[in-house]
Amino acid sequence: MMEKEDSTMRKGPWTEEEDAQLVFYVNLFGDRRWDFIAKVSGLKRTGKSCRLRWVNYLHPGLKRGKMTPHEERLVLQLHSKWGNRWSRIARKIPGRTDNEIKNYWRTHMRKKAQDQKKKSIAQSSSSSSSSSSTKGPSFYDTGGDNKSKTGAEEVYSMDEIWKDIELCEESSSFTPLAWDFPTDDSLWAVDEEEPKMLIAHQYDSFPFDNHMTG
DNA sequence: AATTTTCTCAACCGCCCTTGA
DNA sequence: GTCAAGGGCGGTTGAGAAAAT
Repeated sequence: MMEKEDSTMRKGPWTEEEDAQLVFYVNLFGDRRWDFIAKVSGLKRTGKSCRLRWVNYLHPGLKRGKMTPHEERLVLQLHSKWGNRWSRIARKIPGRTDNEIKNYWRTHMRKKAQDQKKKSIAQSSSSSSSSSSTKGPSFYDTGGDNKSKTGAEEVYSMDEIWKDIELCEESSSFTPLAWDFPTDDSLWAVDEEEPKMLIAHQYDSFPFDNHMTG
């Protein structure tokens, strides 16, 4: 918490040298003691910054490039279960980071919301029974505080998007399950220790409990 | 071809949780 | 039991790239 963040601390994009230096020291000391690594490496970065760089960019298990359709469906499915619990979702998708999934969600769900909005406008213009516009939570968040900034998302409720998605999935033999993935890398290993009671508490009837806990 | 708008994604911020003294 | 430090997470920002006009 009280990291030495004096004026000499660097911010902004990482250089190749910094990356190489960080990789070297993480290989040396492991990817846990970030504050320590930040200090001994000589990088003028905070421990947090080092950790973020490693987790989101330098970790060898990371996949690069576009999400596969399988992964996309997985994100949708898991988000419908867990909401904006990005790190938890990421743990179920090997090689993808919470940041990546978060960004994906923002951009692609915004698009989806806009498409849906267009659809609903087209429909409501023919039959004046508008239903969703101007109410409901932000497209971006199924549960948290609604802090949407852009305009488009303010007019289409997330609930309705999900209804649509569910309809699509029902009609298209949808079977991607996170636990089908091999969890090859420790970073992406399923958090089996995930407190079952907590899940049960948060989601009264969690349908995948058997799978989740072995 | 130039300008404007939109999209993408790396990185930061602030809060909360965990851990250890 | 308390407190401080470190780590983790979700939300947000901003620069550069791509697309549209």
